[in-house]
Amino acid sequence: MAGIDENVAIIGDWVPPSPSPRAFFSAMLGDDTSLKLSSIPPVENRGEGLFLRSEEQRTSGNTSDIKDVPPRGDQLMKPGSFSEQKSSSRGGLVERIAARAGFNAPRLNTETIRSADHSLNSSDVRSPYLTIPPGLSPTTLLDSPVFLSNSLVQPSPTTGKFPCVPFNDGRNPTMISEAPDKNKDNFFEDINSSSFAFPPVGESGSSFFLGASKMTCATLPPQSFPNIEVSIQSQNPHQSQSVEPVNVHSQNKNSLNLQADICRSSTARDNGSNTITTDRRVFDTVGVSTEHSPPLDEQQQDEEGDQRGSGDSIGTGGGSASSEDGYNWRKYGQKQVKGSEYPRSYYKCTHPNCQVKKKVERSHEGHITKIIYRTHHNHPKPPPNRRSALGSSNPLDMQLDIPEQTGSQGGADGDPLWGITQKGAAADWRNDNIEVTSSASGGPEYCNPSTTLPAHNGTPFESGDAVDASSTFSNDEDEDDRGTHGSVSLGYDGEGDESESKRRKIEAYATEMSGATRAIREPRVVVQTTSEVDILDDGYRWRKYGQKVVKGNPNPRSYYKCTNAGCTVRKHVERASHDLKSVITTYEGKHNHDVPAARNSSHVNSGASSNVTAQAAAAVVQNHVHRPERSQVHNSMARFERPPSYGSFNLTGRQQMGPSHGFSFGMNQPGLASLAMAGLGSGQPKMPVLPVHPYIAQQRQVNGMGFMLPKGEPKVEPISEPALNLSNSSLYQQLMSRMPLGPHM
DNA sequence: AGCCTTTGACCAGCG
DNA sequence: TCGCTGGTCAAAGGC
Repeated sequence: MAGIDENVAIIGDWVPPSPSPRAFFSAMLGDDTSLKLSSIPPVENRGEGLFLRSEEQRTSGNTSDIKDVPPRGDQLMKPGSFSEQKSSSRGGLVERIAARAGFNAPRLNTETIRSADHSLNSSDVRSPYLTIPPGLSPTTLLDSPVFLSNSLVQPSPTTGKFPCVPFNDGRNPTMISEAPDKNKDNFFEDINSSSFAFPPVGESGSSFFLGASKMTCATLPPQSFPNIEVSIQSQNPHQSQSVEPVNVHSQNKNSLNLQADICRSSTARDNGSNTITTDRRVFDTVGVSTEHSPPLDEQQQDEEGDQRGSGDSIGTGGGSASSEDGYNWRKYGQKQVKGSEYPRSYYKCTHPNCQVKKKVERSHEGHITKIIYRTHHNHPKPPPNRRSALGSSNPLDMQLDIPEQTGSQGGADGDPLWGITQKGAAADWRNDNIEVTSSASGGPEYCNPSTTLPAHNGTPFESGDAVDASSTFSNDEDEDDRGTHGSVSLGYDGEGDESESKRRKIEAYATEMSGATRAIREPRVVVQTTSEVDILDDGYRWRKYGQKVVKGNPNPRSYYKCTNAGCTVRKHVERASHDLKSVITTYEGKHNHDVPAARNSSHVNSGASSNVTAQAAAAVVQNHVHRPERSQVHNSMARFERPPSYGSFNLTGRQQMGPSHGFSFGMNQPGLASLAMAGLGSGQPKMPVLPVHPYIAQQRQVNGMGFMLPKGEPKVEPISEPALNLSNSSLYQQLMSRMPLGPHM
């Protein structure tokens, strides 16, 4: 806001302070030249030479052609770095973008672009960001004089600041092409000469993505690049593409591995009649921050979604636009952040195992001014027919949707905050394995699925495999914990061998393809307790996402989701209609983590509570059911609903140590799901009997623990294990180990 | 029925 | 310790 150039996106909160764009380019182009860029003519010269070199030049990796580029700048600007491919069919790209997308003059935010000094190699060098309007691919931006002007200092005509060009409302197709400057004409001639076909706005994001995804870095040898985080920024939801953060993954701090980008750079898919073969320059995001640019397709689709969405109608309200990038997002907050002109909305990917978040800033008119992604999706886009999945209908999308490498997430995840642990992020990106994975997601995922992605180790990395690979990284926390990525396995599925991986892949797709069947897929456990308090604090962290009065019960039902990353467990809690003191909690989902550590002292007893409640649950289970033969149960997987007279875990508790001591049912074990699947249901007389540790019995008498079984409550049948040091998880493990397990439990 | 958005409040990090 | 700030939570209502 104040004191901030309008042309510069404010992402300082995400990015460490860094040299201005001017400084950045100055360093890249040479100090003497940087200043010249402030004027159009120099822009042309530089832009032409640096950004608009012929494809041959770019692809050749030969930078000798770059004119007036000082050695240092040359190094930084080696082909692919900011080169631009010009294809024969690329004519009027910018115009087309403007025409089709109707976006306003894109703004390139280079707030944090820093010098390309060799010091960049230093591990602690912080990477600058390039904030690119969602409506433009880096290529476009780079090709665009706007980019030059904006990033290099000049007010942009597209931003309404260019003195020679009337500000365009964002819908004028000629907005950019009308740049009066002769140099620009030349500039666009170059652009026009290139082959780039933009699909109609209505086309799938993949198409768009393709166009934007092709980068020229393919032929670039590993080299040092300035770390640049390219995020998105657009002023108009109509902008068609999304962010195309180009990520040049560095092998290490001293070099960048561009192999991952090869795919991107070479990405050129034939999407029906729409073949986009534009090149894209690669920016390095290594070490910039933990927030990795979203996959190209995602980003592009995001933009496209916005565009396709409702345009201005999107407005600031609603998050529809946010969900139109092909992924489903849940808005969980909005904030007016300092230094930002517009409110910032926070979104989370609604996919169970996906930790992707994004921050979107929209103008009051609904124009997206900035989009910043965190990590990558570790799952394919949901089918377009899904509720909010407005992603491309292009079948290629699914192909392209190679799950984003989540390994990179680890970097981000290492820190709960956005883009804080840049070191971790950098490490992730530098990691060889991650490199490959990242390629599959952060970069190569943009590639044609059929494209073989060169792994860093030289092993061809097939996109198809990328899915598996990514699936192995689905658990962010695991990633975080591991700190590495090559061998991260799913936290909930044990070993990640190939078959397993494929299986998960299939499941993932099945999940995606049948969201409506989740209720069927996921087991359900109904727990009823007679307590003064709801079953909220069961040791796990829940986020209430809704409340509803359902039929048959005047009492509202609250819906909760486990907040643990990757955990799909949900529950809803409601008072029993017949007994206001009875709280019915229905758990649903698969439980893949332990009870989180207490957040604060007030939660110190959470674990105990969980223990107690879990134990109670176990006790209840035992009390209300008898143990069926394992095989028996195994074959009778069925939805577990609260039976009218039995089958529910009926506990009579008493208010104990505060609100958190109602009835808790730890769900940290996958096996718990089996509890629900164990043929328990209103129509099923049998329930599994859980052997309960003696400790549970003790709990009956431990009022202090906040749990007390009512008189006549379940008898506890001691289990063989004598160990008493049960943690909530251990207890569950015991319980679950004795529960009939489904194939995946 | 389930999930979403809205929006004020809360929390934690930081200076 | 306090205030600021960004990020998240969560109640309520809408789709």
